[in-house]
Amino acid sequence: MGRPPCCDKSNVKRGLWTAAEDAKLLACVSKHGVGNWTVVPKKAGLNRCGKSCRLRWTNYLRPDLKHDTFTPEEEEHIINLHKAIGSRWSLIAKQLPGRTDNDVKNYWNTKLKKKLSKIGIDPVTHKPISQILSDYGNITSLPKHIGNHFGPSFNKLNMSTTFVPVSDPSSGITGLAYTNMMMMNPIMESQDYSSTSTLPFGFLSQFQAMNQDDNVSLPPHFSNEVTSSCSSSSSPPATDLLSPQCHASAQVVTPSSSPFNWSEFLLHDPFSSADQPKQEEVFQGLLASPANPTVGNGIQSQAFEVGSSSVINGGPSLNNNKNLANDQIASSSSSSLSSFVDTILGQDSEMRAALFPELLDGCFDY
DNA sequence: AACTAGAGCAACCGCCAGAGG
DNA sequence: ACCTCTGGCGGTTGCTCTAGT
Repeated sequence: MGRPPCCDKSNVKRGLWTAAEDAKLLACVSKHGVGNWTVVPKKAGLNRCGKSCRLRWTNYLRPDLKHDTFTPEEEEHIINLHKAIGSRWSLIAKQLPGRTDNDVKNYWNTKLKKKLSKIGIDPVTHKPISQILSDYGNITSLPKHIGNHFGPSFNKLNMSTTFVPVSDPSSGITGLAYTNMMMMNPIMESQDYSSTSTLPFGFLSQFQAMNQDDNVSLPPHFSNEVTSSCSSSSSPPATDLLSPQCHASAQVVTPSSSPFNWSEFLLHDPFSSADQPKQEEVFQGLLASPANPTVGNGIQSQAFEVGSSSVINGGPSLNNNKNLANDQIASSSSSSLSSFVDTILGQDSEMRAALFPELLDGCFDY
């Protein structure tokens, strides 16, 4: 049979750790090191599960941990990494010396998500909210039968309280703010970078090269899109992601001139399973890429330790890769911006009028 | 001063892949 | 070969603190 269980789970202490327990665990780890956590409680004289000891050590007692607040640089780095790889907290934390995945996760959930929401950026997709609504319109034949077509996930939203017009005095931006986008349809998890700017790891050039090599096809929706004016194939300065200029332009909705069918696009996935070795190759290349100007303060020198399977199989990475390519294409199509923007603004106004007529009196300055 | 709601955070839960017996 | 455990991870819960009324 298998190994014996590490502890009697019904008989171990749970809940907050006391200073005495911390001291015992510290003494034990400093004496024996971190190895087999199942024996740590016994050696330390703790009535705790080994798993609990490991967590306590990893998230709190480790001597290299920082316990102060996150710096603006760290904050920006988290946002960039989340945009690139999604909620892979352990990977993100590895790029932030002294921070744990739990720290980063908590900081994201309590601060950064709200911060992005407040300025009209969807913290899940990093897209402007208006663009998400536009995408929904394309999917669901909005605005004819809004309630019926959003599906069960979207219906969870309390639209009357979730979407509100806001005006951010610090940035001068107005638009729709919302909360709880996590509850929306999972399709939103397919991330789109076409309207935001800061991409770590030098993703863009590599994906551009890949797309040229493989003729990776993208839906016309994306090739028609115009990105924010602060987009760049090289990563902009740290503050750009949240800069007023970025937000103002990010508010520009970018629908295609012809209706785009998300269902068709999702079925036609250039990164289908057959391409997984390619994805792995590319992603590993990206992780090793020295061109990562957004990572400062010595962070970029750290190796990005990532198991290939965990990155490639499922999760947001597939969509990330795909949409990073979209970003590149979109970035290169910024000519005739003004007329396009006019068209966009017209369509966006129509959409809002249909969706939120009560908000028309609010200010929406683009 | 007492109560309430929300924010922040530590810890737990449950799942998964890999490894041990 | 099979079963079970470990270690790691992301998601969630619940406790504590604080600000507002």
